[in-house]
Formats: sequence, C-alpha cells, structure tokens
Amino acid sequence: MVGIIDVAKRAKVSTATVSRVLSSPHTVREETMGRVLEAIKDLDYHPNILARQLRTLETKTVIVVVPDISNPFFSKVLRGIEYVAAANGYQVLLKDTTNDLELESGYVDLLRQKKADGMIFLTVMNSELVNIVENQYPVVLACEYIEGSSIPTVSIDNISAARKATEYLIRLGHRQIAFISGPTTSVLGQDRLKGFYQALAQYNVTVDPVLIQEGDFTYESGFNVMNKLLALNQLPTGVFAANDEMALGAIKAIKSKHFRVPADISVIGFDNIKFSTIVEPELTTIAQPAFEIGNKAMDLLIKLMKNKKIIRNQYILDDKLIIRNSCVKKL
Amino acid sequence: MVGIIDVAKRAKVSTATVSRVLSSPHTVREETMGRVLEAIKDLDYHPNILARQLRTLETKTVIVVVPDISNPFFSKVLRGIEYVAAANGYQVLLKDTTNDLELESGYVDLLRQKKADGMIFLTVMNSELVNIVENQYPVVLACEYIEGSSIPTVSIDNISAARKATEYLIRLGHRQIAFISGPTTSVLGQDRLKGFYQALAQYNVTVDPVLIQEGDFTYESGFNVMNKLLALNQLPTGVFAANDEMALGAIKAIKSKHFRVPADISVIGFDNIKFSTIVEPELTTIAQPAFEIGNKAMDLLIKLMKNKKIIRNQYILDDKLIIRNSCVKKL
DNA sequence: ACCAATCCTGAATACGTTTACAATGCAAGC
DNA sequence: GCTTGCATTGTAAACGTATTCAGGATTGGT
Repeated sequence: MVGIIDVAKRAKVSTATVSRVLSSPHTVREETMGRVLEAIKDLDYHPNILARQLRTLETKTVIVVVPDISNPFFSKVLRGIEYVAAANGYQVLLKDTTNDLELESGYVDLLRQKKADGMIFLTVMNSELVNIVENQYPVVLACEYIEGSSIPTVSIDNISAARKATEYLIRLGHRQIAFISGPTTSVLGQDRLKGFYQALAQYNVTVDPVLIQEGDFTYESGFNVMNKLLALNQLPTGVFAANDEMALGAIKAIKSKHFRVPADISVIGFDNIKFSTIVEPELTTIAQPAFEIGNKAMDLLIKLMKNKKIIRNQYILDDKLIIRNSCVKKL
Repeated sequence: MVGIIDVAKRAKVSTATVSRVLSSPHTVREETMGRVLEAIKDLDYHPNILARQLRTLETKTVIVVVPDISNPFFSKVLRGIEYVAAANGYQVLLKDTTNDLELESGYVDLLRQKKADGMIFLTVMNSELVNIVENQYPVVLACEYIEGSSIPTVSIDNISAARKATEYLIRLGHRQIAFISGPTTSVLGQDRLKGFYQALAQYNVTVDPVLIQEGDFTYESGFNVMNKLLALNQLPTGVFAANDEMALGAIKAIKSKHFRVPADISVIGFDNIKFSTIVEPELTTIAQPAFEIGNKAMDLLIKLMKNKKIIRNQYILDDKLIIRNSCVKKL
C-alpha cells in the first residue's frame, strides 16, 4: 500500500508538506505543490482515512437510526438528511432497527467508539438511552421527541395536525369516528391520539372507546384493525389512521367487505407517502414536510458537532391537510 | 478520553494485557483478567475503533450502493443483507445514488480509503468502474449483473422470468401486448425486454414497436408511459411493466381514462413489492426472493473479504409467477 | 533440588496520518 | 550590514490500539 511517506520521498519533500498540500494548499509554494501533486498522481496515492481520523478524532460520518427503512415516509426524511450531509462532506450511515427497541442501545456504542461524530434518531428512544446520550454526544431527534429532554428536535406539531384531521371529519358531519393509533410506546403515536381527543372535546363529540384501536404503523395492522372495527354493531362513518400505510390497509379491509370508500366510510391518513395516490379513492391525508425535516435535523446536528450555539432546540415545521377523495360529507 | 493506557495503569498491567483481555481472553490468567475487567468497568472504557482499525486494517464495515432507497423491493434486499451482516459482526453503510450514475465512481474511493472492507452494488455500474474494481476489491453485484465480468453476482434469471410473464399473457389470449421497460442503461432492464421478445417469438406473436416504451422504474413514469399507450389507435389488451411501481402507475393511468383492469386491459408487474396488493385489482406479478438475494450477496462478500475460495461466481435464484387479479383471459 | 516445558506478561514497535514547533531562506527596512 | 518578519519547509511527537518477541513465572517430572 502506498502511503504518505512514499509520496514524500518521490516529491523530495517531507510528509508534512504532502499533508499540507492536501489539507491547506495555500500554505505551500506553487512549485512544491506541483511536484507533490504529480507524485500523488504517479503513485495513485489515496490517503488512509482511518489514520487521518485517528489523528483528528473526526470521522465525518453520522449515523441515522431508522425504525423501518421500507416506510416511504422515512425514505423521504433520509433524502433530506443525505442532501445536507453531502453538501457538508459527511457520510451517512444507516441503521434499521426494524422496530426493535433492544437494538437501539447498541448504537450508542458506535458513538462511544468514535465510529461516527453524531447521530440522528428517527425512532423513539428508551429513556435509559436518553440519559446516556444527553449532553454528552451530538444527537438530534427527528419526527419523534422526548418529553422533558434537552435533545434538539425537529418535527411537526403532531397534536395540532391530528386535531386538524379529526376536525375535518367532524365538519363533514361524522360523529362515529374511529381512530387507528400507532404503538403506544411512541410519543408521536400518543400525540396524534391526543389531538384526536382534543378535536372531539372541542366539538362535543363522544365516541365509544371501542372505536379507538391500536396498530403498529404497518399496512397489515391497518387491515386487521379495520376488520375488527367492521365487525362492530355500530359501524364508524369515518376513520382516522395515524399513518398512511395503516390507512391504506384500512381501505383495503373496507373494500374487501364490500363497503365503499368514501360513500360508506370516509378514511383519512397521515404522512402523504407517495403511494397514497395509487389507491382508489386517492387518500386524504396530512402532509409532513419530510424532506425539510431531514434537512433541518442534519443542519442542527452539524451545528452541534461543531459546538456551535443552538438558539432553539425545538423546531416545529408546518404540516398541511391534503384533501383528496377518501373523505366525504356524511349524508 | 479514557484509553487503553489508563485501564492498564489502573489494573497494574501492560496495555498488551488489556488488549489481550479484549481480543483473546483465553491467553490471560483469570485473576489478571478480573482486575482488567474491573478497571474497564470502573473507567467505563470503550476501545477506540478507529485506532483498532488502523492497526488491523479492517473496518468490519461494508457499503451497499442502492439506486433508490425508497423502492420497497430494495428495502427487502437490504434487510437480507443486514441480517447476514449483523450475524457476522459487520456494519452496513448505505449509499443512495438516487439513480445518479455520476456518483457511483466516488464510492470506490470509500474502498481505496479503507472506509469499508467490501461493497455490494444493487445498481448498474459503468464499465469504467468495473475495470477499477475487478480483482482488486471485494465487491459483489446483486440484482444487476455485468456482461463478461468476473465479479460475483447473485440475481434471478431476468430473461426467463420476463419470458414467463409474457407467456402468461399470451396464453390468456392477448396478442396486443405492450411492454414498459426500465432504463436501457440497466442490463436488468434489457434482460426483461429480451425475455419479452423471446416469448413473442416462441408464440409467433408480432407486436407493433410503438407498444414498447421506456420508463425509469418509477411510479410516475409508469403513469406517463401508459397514458401515451392509451392514446394509440389500437389499444393494447395486455401490459407488462418491468417493475411493480410502474405497473401500479399504469393501472392508475388506465383507470383514470375510465378503462377497466383487467376487463379492458390486463396488467402484469415484476418484483412483488408489498404495495402490489393494496390496489384494486391486486397485481399479478413476478416475485423475486429479495431477502434471499440479500442473504446470498452478503454471504459471498464475506467469503470474498476473507479470501475464501468462491466456487461459483454467478448465483441464480428462483423467481415465481404470482397470479392475482390484474390479468384475465382475453374475450 | 534441578531442568524443561508451558503459561503469562511486558516492552517496544508499527499502523499512516496531522500538527506544534523549529529551522531555514529571503526580502524589506533601518 | 544587521535586524525583523514572513513564507515555506522539515522534524518529531502524537493519536490509541494490536502484536512480536523475549523474558519471567510456574508447573511437572525426575
């Protein structure tokens, strides 16, 4: 393997000079630089990143922990992260927890071991993890957040967004509204439920607790939970699913029982994933600015890693109700 | 930062012994090990991976280059890769090219710079890249392959799979069959087209060249291309899309023009992504063993990295025709 | 009690960089 | 001519670990 010493010998300079040519070119004379560059080219020299990192204690790498890489919503957030990362010379390492909380603590080791300079969590973190990380490593949370922690966070206001979605159904005249929630472990899921309740309270609507059912954000769970709901005596006329995948599952279930969407049952989702328009009817949903969430999160992380001051540590981005064809006025 | 030296001092041993406790525990006396472990615990010592890697020249990391992380098919392959990687103590670093060929060559630098021990490409590689890589770095190709290269590959037989799909349409009585291809740059896309032609030849079916249109594997391109096809004088009665996303786009287009699937036009896809059943009708398609492809690819890569002999360098896995409701006998 | 063999351990070096510091050369100012 | 200062380069010491080699301790056999 050809190292910096070989280059130095060939260019008849010291290793320091070679290093300088690479990292601070303005400090070396033009003629010297020419010789060095030529030697680098001749020998096809590529600096050993490992050695550099050992010396500088910087990896220029960040790790993103994703609960489910196959969820199109997260893909979009990732794109946003990658975009800012690339622009700033950072590598992005992805870890898919496949919704397995146990694994998460292992990822902190990656920070301890200096495998990465910082980390973005797109998942819930167990509180134990929070304590370890807080004020010790550069970490930011995206989409999710943690009650009472000082870890910088970027997300939408899930409570108000869920309230908005529920309001929409209520204004269309629906009173029997079902809610398919995410796992109760996620703050995000809890918030959406909270928003749902707030809207009900505001409009003096009471719903049978049986209409509130827990899913796990997957298509299958949406399908299964909806089937349960369809077995009730009193059918809901509107369904609010805590994400689009579950909403799509719910629509599938409704149709398979030969009810119509939206004529018999209106359905509203959350996330606005790209597959939300491939079904008939197209899904009415809440759009999250996924790409921008990713941007902002990476932005914050970079500031954190550079020890820059962060003015606020809670960023709330705007969501938006996207009205398509899956909800309709109750007759 | 607490290093191996601090541990050594505290346990009153040399750094060598500490290192041994960590990497080859059986070579050190039990009592000594106890002292060392205690010191490690007391100091909350975590070995610096960077330094270790510099010493061993091993990163225990592999990089997977993905053309489009948001494509559910690739997510599944990734899961397969992750699974085997984790079982063998490897980290997986993901790079999303977003179908941008220019970026790919940059990834080889990651190998040169010893940022990773090996690499799996889920994308086409430009031939320039192949030359650099071949016989020099541990690299395997999954899904795609390269004509005449010796790089180990795992995939299905795209030609025969496409032939099978086309045959299915022909046997259902279709003669006006359209094909929505992938980008011509991908061997995979070409192969599926080849299989399509083979089936036509075998059954003496001739199709108007205008029925063969190029997409780019995205939902939108399927939608757009199908709209073009629907503007023809002579409509196709069957459509074969080179992947499911495009097939879903095509179905959307057909429905939006108020034709029926499959009554008016039958549609068959390729990949069997999880969203292939959320549409009405459920998509008939070719299933690839995505998870297994990932498994096998990582398997091969590990052997490669360990300099083990690889018996074959071309692995063909089985595909399967999944018959659902999007294709029907032509009346 | 002595020797050989075995088991543990420590000193020292290497991995390939970056960088603080020192050294050199040169031009300008006096 | 001498000093000062700047620009450029070199020397050498890190960074934190793994590992070779050799030496010391222990064991077992006689």
